[in-house]
Amino acid sequence: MSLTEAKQNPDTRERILDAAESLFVEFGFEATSMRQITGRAGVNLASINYHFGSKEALIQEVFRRRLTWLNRERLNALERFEKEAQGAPLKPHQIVEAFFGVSLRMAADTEHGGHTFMRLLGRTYTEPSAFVRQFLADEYAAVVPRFKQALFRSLPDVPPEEILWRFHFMLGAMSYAIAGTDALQLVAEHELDEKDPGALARRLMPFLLGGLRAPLAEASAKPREKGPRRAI
Amino acid sequence: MSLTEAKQNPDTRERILDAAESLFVEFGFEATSMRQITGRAGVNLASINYHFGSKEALIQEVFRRRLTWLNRERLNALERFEKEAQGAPLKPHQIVEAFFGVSLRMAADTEHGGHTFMRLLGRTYTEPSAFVRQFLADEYAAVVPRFKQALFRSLPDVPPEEILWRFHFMLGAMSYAIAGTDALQLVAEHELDEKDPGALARRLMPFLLGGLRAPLAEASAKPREKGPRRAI
DNA sequence: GCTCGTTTCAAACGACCGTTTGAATGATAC
DNA sequence: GTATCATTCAAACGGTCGTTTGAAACGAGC
Repeated sequence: MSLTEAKQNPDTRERILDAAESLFVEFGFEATSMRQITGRAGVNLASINYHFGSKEALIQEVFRRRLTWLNRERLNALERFEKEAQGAPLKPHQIVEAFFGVSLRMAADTEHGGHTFMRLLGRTYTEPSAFVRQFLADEYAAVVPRFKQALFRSLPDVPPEEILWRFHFMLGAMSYAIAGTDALQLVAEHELDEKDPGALARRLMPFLLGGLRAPLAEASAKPREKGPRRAI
Repeated sequence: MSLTEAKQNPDTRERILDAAESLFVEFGFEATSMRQITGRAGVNLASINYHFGSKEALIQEVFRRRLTWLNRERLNALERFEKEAQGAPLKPHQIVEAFFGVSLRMAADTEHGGHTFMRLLGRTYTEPSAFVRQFLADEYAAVVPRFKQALFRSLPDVPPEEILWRFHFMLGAMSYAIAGTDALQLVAEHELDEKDPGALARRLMPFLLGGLRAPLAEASAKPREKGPRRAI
């Protein structure tokens, strides 16, 4: 030991996961090599395969370690509202708050990597890789049906199919809002207040609710001019 | 020649572009190898470097060939509305129609690869790779300011900053709606009408407009219960 | 001290990557 | 025919990938 005092190991696993998470956001799964990860983590190349088994397993663990908590938190929030409502249908804004509010609060946490992870998660919804998609589907299996049911009860006059589409649209808007800071630069050169982490939530939630509760399109052709009146 | 009658070459370049486009959607840029591309295109491995120079240049050409047309079409639609309005501010739904309607019509075209391309484009907004992002920024440089100005004029009571955010949200919702058929399966097991290519536009446009024209959040904390009333 | 199970290490493995090369092929003009 | 040009081809290039290996270093129990 003598000279190298840095050799005590806080937790190799955690350091690998943190390094991988940030590199995946930066370069994507495929473009990030195991040598980059171990390099940033300051550990030996072989330790990834030793601790996780393979790169693929590492990717899954990067997600699992945060996603399990995130989804439980979402369910907790929903159940809290449901207990409050005593059997009555929830308000749409409560359901949106339970699902997206939790995500946005995690995305606002820049201290413990929550922001990094949410960027990664948002990008991953469109990830081509089959095993990542399968993994996400499994992780969401317990959450999505609960929120679907809550939305169906909350909006009894909207066809369930329409609700699913709009849930999908909301997911997209949020994912991009978090993941696509790069795409945002495309729209606004430099004028936005990205500093405040809570700003995103304050801006996104009204948008999501406005979209979710928008009037339905006529069944026939595309809506002609003189659409339904709206404030603002 | 004799036996191999298939050797006549319609257009090697186009076949490479088509093969690359579909493979990029399927596996992503990094995970798609040049051997896969030339294999699907039925051409020699070296022909990519011969015709395009490099893999990177091929990726850019895949985008340029469709994106240039798409953005010109968006501008044309906007200018058509502006001519109609004779100097008056456009209606929000006209601006949304000009920008997103064109995209959605392209996405509805499954015959000539428009659908494939729009899936690819949507995914690429969150693409980490630096050169792809730079390329997109250049391609959109002529379009985005025009639509920003139109929106500012159309919604004079909404702070410009807020409009930019909502434009970004709309972009996200559309991109996911097109790119993330996979993510949609996550929400709806099998119940959606994915067959009809026009269905997406009919469902998405009201959502976008609802979000764009949603009431602003209070300036202070997060909106408390009893949010602004809304139909449906 | 020694032993045993866990973790780290440097080095190498075969496979695949994007790219380059130089010869073969095709079409066109003379 | 020959010469000229663009295109295609099979083969190879150096480099990087994820993974494996076997030895070294470590810590805990005795």
